[in-house]
Amino acid sequence: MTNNYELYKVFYWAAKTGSLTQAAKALFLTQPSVSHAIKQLEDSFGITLFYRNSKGVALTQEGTILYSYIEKSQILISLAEEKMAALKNLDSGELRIGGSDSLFKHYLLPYLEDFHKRHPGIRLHLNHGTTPEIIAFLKEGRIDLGVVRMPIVDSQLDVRESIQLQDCFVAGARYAELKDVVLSLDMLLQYPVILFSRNSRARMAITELFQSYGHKLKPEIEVGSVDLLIEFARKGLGISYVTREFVSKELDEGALFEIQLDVRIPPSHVGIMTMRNMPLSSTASRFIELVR
Amino acid sequence: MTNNYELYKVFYWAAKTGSLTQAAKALFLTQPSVSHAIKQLEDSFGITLFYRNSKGVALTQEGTILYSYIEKSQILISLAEEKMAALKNLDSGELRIGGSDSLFKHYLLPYLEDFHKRHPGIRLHLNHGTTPEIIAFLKEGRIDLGVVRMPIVDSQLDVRESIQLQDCFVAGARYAELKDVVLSLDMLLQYPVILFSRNSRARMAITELFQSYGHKLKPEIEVGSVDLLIEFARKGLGISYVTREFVSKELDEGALFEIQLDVRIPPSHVGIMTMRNMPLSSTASRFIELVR
DNA sequence: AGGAGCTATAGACCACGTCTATGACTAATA
DNA sequence: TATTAGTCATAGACGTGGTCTATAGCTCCT
Repeated sequence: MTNNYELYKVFYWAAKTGSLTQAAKALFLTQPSVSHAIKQLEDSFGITLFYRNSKGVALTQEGTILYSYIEKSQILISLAEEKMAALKNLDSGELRIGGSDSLFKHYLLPYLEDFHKRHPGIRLHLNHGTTPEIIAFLKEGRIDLGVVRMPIVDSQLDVRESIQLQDCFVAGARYAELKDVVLSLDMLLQYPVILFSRNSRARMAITELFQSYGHKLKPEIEVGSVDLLIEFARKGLGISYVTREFVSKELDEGALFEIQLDVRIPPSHVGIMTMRNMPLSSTASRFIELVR
Repeated sequence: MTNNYELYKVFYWAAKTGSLTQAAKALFLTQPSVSHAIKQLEDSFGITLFYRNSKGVALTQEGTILYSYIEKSQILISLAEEKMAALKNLDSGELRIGGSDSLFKHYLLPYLEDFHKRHPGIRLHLNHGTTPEIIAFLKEGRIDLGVVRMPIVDSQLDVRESIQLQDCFVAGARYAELKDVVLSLDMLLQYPVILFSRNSRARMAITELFQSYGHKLKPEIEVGSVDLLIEFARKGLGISYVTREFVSKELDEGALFEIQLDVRIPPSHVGIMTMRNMPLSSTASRFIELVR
C-alpha cells in the first residue's frame, strides 16, 4: 500500500487545524478538495481518521496514531525545505578549497575575508597540499575547488585562469650593488640562491629555464615556505626566487629589490580548478564569481 | 516554497538506490518520469541534488543534506502505513469497553477471551461504572462502547439489543420450604430480602414493580456486588434478587433455587451502546459483531 | 566497432486533482 | 420557531500536470 504523499500533507493540516476549511486555506485549496483528499486517505486505509461535526473535525483514535507519525514526517520536510533555502541563499553550507599555503595567504586571503563577511553562515575548509594532492582531493570529492599555479592539463578538470603572477629574484641590502645592474644567468649563479623546496612547480619551472640556457641552477639554501624565502633574502643570506606579487610590500618599502635579468622569466597564472561535468554548488560558484 | 511531496518520495528512492532507473522500478514508474521529477525538485530549490554519470547518480553535498531529512521523513511515513495496516487487520490497537463488573464477569467474559485469543495484539481496557457513568464515558470519548442493561433512551446513542436476561429471587437451603411454593409479593415480603445497592437499575426496576402492586420493597441487606448477593443467599441470610443467568451454576448444583412468584418479572435486555454518528473503529465493530 | 548500461529530452495523452455549485446538517442567534 | 452562519459531503465539469513512448547522447566495456 503506497499512497500519494500529498494526501499526508492535507491530513496533517486538517488534523493540525481541526478543520477542513482551515486546512484548505492553509494549502490554498478549496474545502471540497480537502474533503476529497481526506476521504481518499480514509478509503485507502479502510479506516476512519476523523469525526466530523458541525464545528469541524476531530481525530479518531486511529487518526491520532497516524498523526503521531505524520506530524514528525511533515516537520522534517519543512526543516528540509528551510535548509535548502538557507543553502541557496548562502546562509548555510560549506566551501572546501584546496591550495598551497602561499596562495591562500597572498592571493586568496582577501577574497576569503570578503566572502566570510558576506556569508558568515558558510563554513570554510582550507586544505593545503601540492598541486597533485589538490587534484586528487578534487577527484575524490573532498574539496569543491582547487587553486594552483597554471598550467594544468587534465581532461577531467575545468580550469579558469585567474590573475597573472610574475616570479623573480629578489635580494636585500646586503646585495645593494646589484640594484641597477642587469644580470645574466651565469652572473646570477655567482651568488647564493635560495629556492623553494624541490617538488614545487615554481622550483621546477625556474630550474628548467636555467637548463634551457645551458645552466644548472643549484640552490645554496632550500626552504619550505614563502615566508622563509622572503625572510632569508631580507637577512642577506642570498637571492630568493619568489613571486613578485607576494613581496610587493617588501619591494615598496625597499627592504627587498628585484634583480634585473637579461632573460625574461615567463609569467604564470593562478588557475581555479573544478571537476569538469560536475555541477558546482551555489556556494562554490558564488565564490569563484567573487574571485574573478 | 512548498513542493509536491510526491517529489520527495522519488528523490528518496533515487538517492537510496543511486539510480534513476532503479528508483523508477521501485516506484512503478518509467525512468524519464523519475528524471523529470528530480529535475523539478532541483529547479524548485535552484540547487543541483545529484551528480549524473554513466553508472547512475550520486548525491551532491546539498543533496546529501536534503537526504538526511527526507530519509527520516519517508521512514516515518512507511511506519505509519504499516501501523495503519496493523490497525486495520486488528494486529494492533485497543478496545475500550465500559460496563458493570457483573456484566463483564457473567456476560462479556467469554467474548473477551475469544476476542483476545483471535487478536492478541489488541489491548483491552475495561472500565466499570454505573450506567450514567458509562454513558458519560462514551460521550467523552473515553470508551468505544458500553455494555449495560436496557432500556436506554438517549438520542446521542446507538443501542444494539443483545441477549435477554431474567431477574428473579433466589434462596438457599435455609428457606427450602419455599421450593415448591408459588409466592405472592406480600408473602415474599415476610422474608428478609437482599438487594443490590440503591442506584442500580435492577434495584430501581424491582422496587417499581412492587410499587405498581401497592407494596413497598425494603431490603434487609444491601450489597455492592453480585457475588455477595449470591453468597449471602447461599448462606441463608435472606432471599436475593439476582439475574437468573448469572446464578445458573448455583441453580444447577442446587445450592440455590428460584422462588416462584405469582407475578411475572419483566425480562430485560443487555444493550451495547455506541455513539450515534460517530464512526466505529474496526476493532470495536469487529467485537460487536462477535458478541451478536 | 558494437553493445549495454545510464540519464536527458521531446511531445502526446489522459487520468486525476481541482474547481464551482449545491445539499445536508448543526448550533447559535433573533 | 425561524434565520443565519458556520460546518462537511456530493456531483459533475474542466484543464493541467504527471506519465508515457520514442529517441538521443553519453560512457564504459567487450
